[in-house]
Amino acid sequence: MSQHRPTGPNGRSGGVPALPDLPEATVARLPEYLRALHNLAESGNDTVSSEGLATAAGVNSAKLRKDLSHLGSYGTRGVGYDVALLIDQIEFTLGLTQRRAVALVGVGNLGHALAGYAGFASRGFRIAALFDADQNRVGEPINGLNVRHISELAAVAAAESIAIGVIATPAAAAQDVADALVAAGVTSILNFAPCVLSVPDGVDVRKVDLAVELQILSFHEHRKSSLTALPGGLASPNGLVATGTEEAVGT
Amino acid sequence: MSQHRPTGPNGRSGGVPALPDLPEATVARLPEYLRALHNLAESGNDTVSSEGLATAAGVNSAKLRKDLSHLGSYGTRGVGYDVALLIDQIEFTLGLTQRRAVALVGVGNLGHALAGYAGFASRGFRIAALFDADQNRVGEPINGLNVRHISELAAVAAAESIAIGVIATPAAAAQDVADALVAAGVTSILNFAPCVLSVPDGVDVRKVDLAVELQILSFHEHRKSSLTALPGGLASPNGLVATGTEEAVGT
DNA sequence: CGCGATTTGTGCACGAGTTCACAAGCGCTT
DNA sequence: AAGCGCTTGTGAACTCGTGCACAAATCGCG
Repeated sequence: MSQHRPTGPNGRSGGVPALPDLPEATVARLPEYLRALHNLAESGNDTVSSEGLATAAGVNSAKLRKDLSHLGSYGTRGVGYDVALLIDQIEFTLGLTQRRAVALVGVGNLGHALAGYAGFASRGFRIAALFDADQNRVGEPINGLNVRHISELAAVAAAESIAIGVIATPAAAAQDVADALVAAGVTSILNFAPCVLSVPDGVDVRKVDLAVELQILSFHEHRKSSLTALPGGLASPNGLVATGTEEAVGT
Repeated sequence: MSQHRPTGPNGRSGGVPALPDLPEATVARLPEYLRALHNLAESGNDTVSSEGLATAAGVNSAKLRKDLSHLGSYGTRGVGYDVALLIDQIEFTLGLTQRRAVALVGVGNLGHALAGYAGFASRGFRIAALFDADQNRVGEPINGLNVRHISELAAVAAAESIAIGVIATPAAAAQDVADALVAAGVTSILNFAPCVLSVPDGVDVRKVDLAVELQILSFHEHRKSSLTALPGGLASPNGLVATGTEEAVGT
């Protein structure tokens, strides 16, 4: 997904351990902790134990403690973590102290929804510009922004200091869009198109494929329903045999 | 994310290892292989080498071969894999031989887009029903389906043999919806709401949080910008491919 | 009919990530 | 001020996933 630097020439450690090469798995969980912490703060909690935060975030408490320890944690033994302090810590680590500008390319079905998704705004991001290749859509106002033509990408990206791009186009157009984004100075891409992007080193790509998620669930469904019929032993000759209409789930 | 059975009472191994307990990481990649294979098939390829398929899917060829070997692969040494056969194999493994019915709950901003997302239909799923708690939306036609009130969920799920549910509601409502889905016999849930769901054993939950993806990218952005004044040059270990206009990275 | 080119399947070593279990540290109580 | 209960931080074992490297197998060709 994202290529990261192999050797971490550890950044100078001053008073605060600035960027101590977090494990990728930890990074992926930090946003979840952050969300849980915001909830706790709103509920009036000043401190929280690792156990409490762990359940709120849906993880194991040992894992949480190790994760937090990686960023030079500020917990107090016998007490727990200061919620407000931890929020600041994590937001700093994730680079959310500044509100980051995002360019969204492709305002079709999905892109339209993303443009209006409140979750981005409330969690540190600002959709700074919308782009599409379809001239018919250019000018269309969405959520207070006018759709621009993709040819304007470079100019707008520079003007707005956009470093993150979101691709919500059909797969066929995605690679071209990615190239354009990179050329415009974007160094992080969130790709919703079902295809593999190739980008230069130094550019991070994360992919979200909605159908893939369902397919993974389908696998588990398939396994579950096959297990119910296991004792009898289904003799599947060559593996290609269709499973008929066994569903057998909830009745 | 998804709780799976700890002990795999391995199905009797007859001609084909029916469900030989695939590693979760492998399962997560199979859909990607499948997509790549469909592309290849459309391009008129009859066979493909592990190397070719691996690049098309954006992974390492050794990893791909190991993944395929787990499902009792049908490759031919010296030649490669038969594309059509492999498609059948993977679709069978993922349980996609039947078109699975999906219930979508929450037709707000995001849910509306998901309801119209063509990617679901084209990749093995059928959105069988739309639900919302807002009476004002009930009856609204979306993409050929009428929105129903959530109270009808159990009845419809039973009638349509729905085993997979998608939650696209605000976080505050998500747990209640999850409970309702489980009560209606749903055993797999795809959750777009930014919150942790608790479900009984045997129910699989996968979560997609769009803001989290951006926050992870933000972390890398943050790190990159802090590293600009770094001493050493950056070596690329394996790297994916570097195509198109490389530029704008380090500058 | 045998040989070489090619590609799969996999044993093995390595690295990343997870979990356990416990010592160290903190505050509250007495 | 000392003890006690609670919680963090972390060393160490372990599991899981990855990547290399090579033997086994197949096809095409001479």
